[in-house]
Amino acid sequence: MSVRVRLAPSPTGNLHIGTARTAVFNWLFARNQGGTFVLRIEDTDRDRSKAEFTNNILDGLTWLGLDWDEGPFFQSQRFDLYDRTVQTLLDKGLAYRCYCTPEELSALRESQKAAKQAPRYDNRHRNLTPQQEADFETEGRVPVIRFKIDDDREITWDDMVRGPVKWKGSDLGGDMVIARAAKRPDVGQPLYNLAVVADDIDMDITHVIRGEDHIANTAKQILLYEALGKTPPQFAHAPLILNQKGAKLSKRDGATSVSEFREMGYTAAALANYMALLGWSPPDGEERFTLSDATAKFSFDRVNKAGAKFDWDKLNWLNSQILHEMPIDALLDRLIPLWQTAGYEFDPEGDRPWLERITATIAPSLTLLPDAVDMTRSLFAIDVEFDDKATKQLQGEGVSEVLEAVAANIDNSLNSEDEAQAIIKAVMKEKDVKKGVVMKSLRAGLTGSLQGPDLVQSWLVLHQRGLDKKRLEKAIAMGE
RNA sequence: AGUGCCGUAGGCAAAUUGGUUCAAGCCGCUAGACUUUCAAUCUGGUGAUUUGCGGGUUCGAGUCCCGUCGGCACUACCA
Repeated sequence: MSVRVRLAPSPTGNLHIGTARTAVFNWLFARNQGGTFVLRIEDTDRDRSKAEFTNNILDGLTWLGLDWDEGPFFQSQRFDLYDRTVQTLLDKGLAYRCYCTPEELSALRESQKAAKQAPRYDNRHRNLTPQQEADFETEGRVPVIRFKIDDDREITWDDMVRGPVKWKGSDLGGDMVIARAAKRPDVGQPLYNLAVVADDIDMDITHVIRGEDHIANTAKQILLYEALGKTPPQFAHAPLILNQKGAKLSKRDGATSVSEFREMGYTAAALANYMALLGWSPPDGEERFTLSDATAKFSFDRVNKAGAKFDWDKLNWLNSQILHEMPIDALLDRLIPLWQTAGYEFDPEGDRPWLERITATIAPSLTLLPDAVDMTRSLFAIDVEFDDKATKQLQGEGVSEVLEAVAANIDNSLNSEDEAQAIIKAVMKEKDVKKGVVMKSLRAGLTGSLQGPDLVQSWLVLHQRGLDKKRLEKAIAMGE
């Protein structure tokens, strides 16, 4: 049977980094096995599910290059299946109606907590007589449906990441609710564990790959498979993503959703690469790769059991590497919208060659895409502002003369690095000054700052817009 | 409270899956080179007194067992 995996996010928030990492593992495994990757949106909780989140999830996956083969399917459109499944369980006597009120249940939990016991349902309504049920109903109580979980059951499976896993029925918290309250004969809205199993069976899922936080659910779900007479799929539980302190990653840790990373200026390639590294290591030790490169090397043998701490430094490094190696053309396409947002004036079409020159100049210095905004500010500006250090430099002795000499040498043919260097050399000779003096003064006069991207390139960029002479004139005035 | 998992340098993490006295590599940090500067890049350095701690099994343990401490996760009419 061919491999079929699924990603089953619930649209109660933006695409979470943890979900995205799960998606990466599912995708890698599916592609490695020549299998099918199914996308299923788990929106059975109608109050919390929102269309905007679904869109965010779909966009995020697409952006990361995690294409799915089937779906997206929506659980909210599949209630018939779940109803039938619940009814089957009821008919088989493996599930029953429980009339406990929420108050009763929370009181039970409170008392257990007070007695320092693990919270669990005590199965008190498992064997109600028809008369008792009728009495509850006349009382106005509306029942949920619970699936029986025997305390002495032992559940085992061979996890692709953790090896053999054993679980006791008694540690599953008692009979579990599989459908929300509803008046009989209705069965109510299905709950997570039931819907998952019904769908995974219906969609012929062969491998369930998800986060470690689902491990207890797996035990429950295996019981459901059994009750429905089906063979459970293979399971793989990936380690959680932790923050620097070792706790589950949360909003306080900077960013938790893929869209936030995207807005911060990370590339999809870097984020995808980094997520694959969170809990998995390639056999050849090569840490930089594209997702498609990794498909051939991926296996759950090399997925770690320990949680993976999120390392911003490494993500940043990965992002800078990808930006440095990106073709100028492609990089420029990403920079244009950022520059436009910043209010820089240029013609994206007509100024293309000029923009490419700017891009090439700053490319080696980028870590995040938006870094390009600050770095190019003085290149786009019509006027130049001199900061304190630049001002001081310009007021230094002989600086004005040097700049005047440079300005005098600038002609319209200045178009290459060699020509610019030639001018610099000529001025050095003419004024008998060191190269450093010329360069430093030129930098101050041209860009208004003492540091920034390559000066000669910057100069050429400014020259193409006819800005160099004007700026030098202003700089010379500063020194007088 | 119970159950489960994890614990290798500041971070990620490798170790033919018990086998030799080098416990990889990457990030970070750091020095130098290059450069007008910052960054990038290149070269070198820094890192575990040894694998949380204490026992045990074994000819031999980071790798197995027991205990202990610590961290995390899960125990919803959320997913």
